Amino acid sequence: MTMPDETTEAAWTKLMRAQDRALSHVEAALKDAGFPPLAWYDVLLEVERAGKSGIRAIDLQQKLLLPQYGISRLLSKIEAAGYISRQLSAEDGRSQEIVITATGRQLRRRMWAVYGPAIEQAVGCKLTPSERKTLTGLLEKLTSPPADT
Amino acid sequence: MTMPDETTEAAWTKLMRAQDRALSHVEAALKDAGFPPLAWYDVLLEVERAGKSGIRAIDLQQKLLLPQYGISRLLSKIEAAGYISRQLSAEDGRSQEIVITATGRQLRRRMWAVYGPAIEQAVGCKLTPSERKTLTGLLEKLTSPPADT
DNA sequence: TCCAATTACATGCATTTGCATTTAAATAGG
DNA sequence: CCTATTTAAATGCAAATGCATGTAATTGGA
Repeated sequence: MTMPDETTEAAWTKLMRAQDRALSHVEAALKDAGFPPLAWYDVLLEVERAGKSGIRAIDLQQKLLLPQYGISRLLSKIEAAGYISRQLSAEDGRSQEIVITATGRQLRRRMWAVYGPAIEQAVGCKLTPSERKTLTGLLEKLTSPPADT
Repeated sequence: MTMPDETTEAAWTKLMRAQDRALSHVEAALKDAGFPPLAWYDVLLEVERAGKSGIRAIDLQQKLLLPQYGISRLLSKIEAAGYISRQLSAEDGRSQEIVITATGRQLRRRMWAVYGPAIEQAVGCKLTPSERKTLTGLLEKLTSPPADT
């Protein structure tokens, strides 16, 4: 019920602005290079990491913090584009095992060639290594479970 | 062209996650309380600050970092709801002076009673005052003009 | 003064998102 | 074994968003 003081307001505002700037920069870089949105990269990375056995949609959902229908539709598009394949799970008939294709792996690698430098521009070169560590630590604290009510 | 190191990747990732968490928390708090989205608050605050003389749509656009059509439509909705009024500018026939209404002021105040505590929960109580200042300073650096190309 | 370029804002159309619901499979309880 | 509940995923529909373009007013030359 307490109201935020000025330092809290300032941190909140800067957090919103800084993230917006950084994300816009990265999304624009990908788009300019003719690539799909960042969300595709995130999916491809997780699916690639999952390896041959694949990963279930619901596990992706939790890793990527997207709503269920968001993942469902995102996977449809990426599959239609040929970068992943969905195969029914043998163990659970409701699930699907998502696996990356060869062109999917290739796309992820090519996207990284744009994504990586974009992160470097948006975040890396603005801070010293020790500042980056401090920032990461502070942001980590923010991500801790929310105090309820 | 350089690739980000681990500290940069970590800072990038945490920035995306922390902002998403904090924003989701605040938006949910507003929605739960039956209020319109945060963007309405931002508009009302700026318009209220502009006072009797009002503020032009394009100036709002720059303060809020929204696309031109976004502001245009947002203002239409807020006006339809009776919280602002748009009046043609005397000096420039293309512009409009946007002014807050009495109920608009009231709505902003009532929203703050939810928004404020939500910020406090999402940011304030997770960090000490000195941590908040450090965070704000680091985020400020990130917002500096992007290194081109 | 006249016309081209620019500026402020609105909007049609396609895509995306959010929400609620549906389908189908697995699990739990009797 | 049979039904009720839960879980994984898909989807219809309405609202929001992005993009390109349109309209009208202003500015800036020649």
